[in-house]
Amino acid sequence: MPELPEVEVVRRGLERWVAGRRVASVEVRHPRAVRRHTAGPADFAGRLTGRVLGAPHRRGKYLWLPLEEPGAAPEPRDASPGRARESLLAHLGMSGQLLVQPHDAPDETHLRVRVRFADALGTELRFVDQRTFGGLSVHEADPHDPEATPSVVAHIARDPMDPAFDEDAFHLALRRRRTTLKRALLDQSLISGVGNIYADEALWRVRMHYDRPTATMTRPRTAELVSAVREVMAEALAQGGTSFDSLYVNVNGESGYFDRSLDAYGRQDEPCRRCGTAIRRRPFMNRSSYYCPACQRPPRPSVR
DNA sequence: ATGACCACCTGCGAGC
DNA sequence: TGCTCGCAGGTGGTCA
Repeated sequence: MPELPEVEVVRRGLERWVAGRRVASVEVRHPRAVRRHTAGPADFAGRLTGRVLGAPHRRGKYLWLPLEEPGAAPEPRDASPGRARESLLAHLGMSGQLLVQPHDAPDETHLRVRVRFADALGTELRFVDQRTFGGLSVHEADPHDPEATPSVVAHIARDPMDPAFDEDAFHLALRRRRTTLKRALLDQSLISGVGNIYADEALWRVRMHYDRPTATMTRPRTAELVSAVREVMAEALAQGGTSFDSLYVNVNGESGYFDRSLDAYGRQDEPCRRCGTAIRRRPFMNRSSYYCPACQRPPRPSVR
């Protein structure tokens, strides 16, 4: 369940149902699901076993849970310098799910990793992923970082819901780049958390064409765009995210219903909710862009 | 250094 | 019925 709102729904589920629990055992049922853990599945399981999962954090579409020492107070403020902290990192890819399931729930077809806990709550954490583009891994983090951000997340920009998101820097990056608006929105090193759905939705809201050169953006237009991204994501989050099918669910297996509120994505040939013109679908980077040809005028060819 | 493409997977619906 | 094709909420590595 890929974009920021869907990942945030999962983060909140983990915070409620998983944080503070001690890992009793880890079963890796498909090594590909743990491929980003370069030391291998056995090392992955070994690093988790006996540790307490801390409060989950998220940046863009990545989420992670700091690993606390057995018996240690969560997030100790006097972490001894030099002693690296570790976090369990998760990315859901295109089809990943993190589910909290009763022990006796039948194994899902694409169950990849199972985490059992040393408590009597009767539930376990499962990573289920049909296409295995997502995965889990354990990484070291800066011992002074209270969020224990894994070092491999460093290249991911702050997301627009993050108070530390720097709109000015984002605008300057757009001006500097020789690319187009939607490519930039999907570039997780410029702004994170935006995927194909919310890029199209935000562009529709501000009536901008996906192929507009980023260098033509003015400060007010960038501000408008970022606001639209924030608004569409906040609305989606309030509805539990977007799901067209059972692949995109929260930790309890429930779907969000923002798909009913989509204005552009997936609405090929349906009338634009603003002007009635048929929404168009165009191939774009091996996927699709949906837009209103009347509201979102293509950039003038002379502009470069 | 920056930008564009393609591979990595599995499953589903449409069309023949 | 069953095949092939196109398509799917993402992200790297690689090439120019």
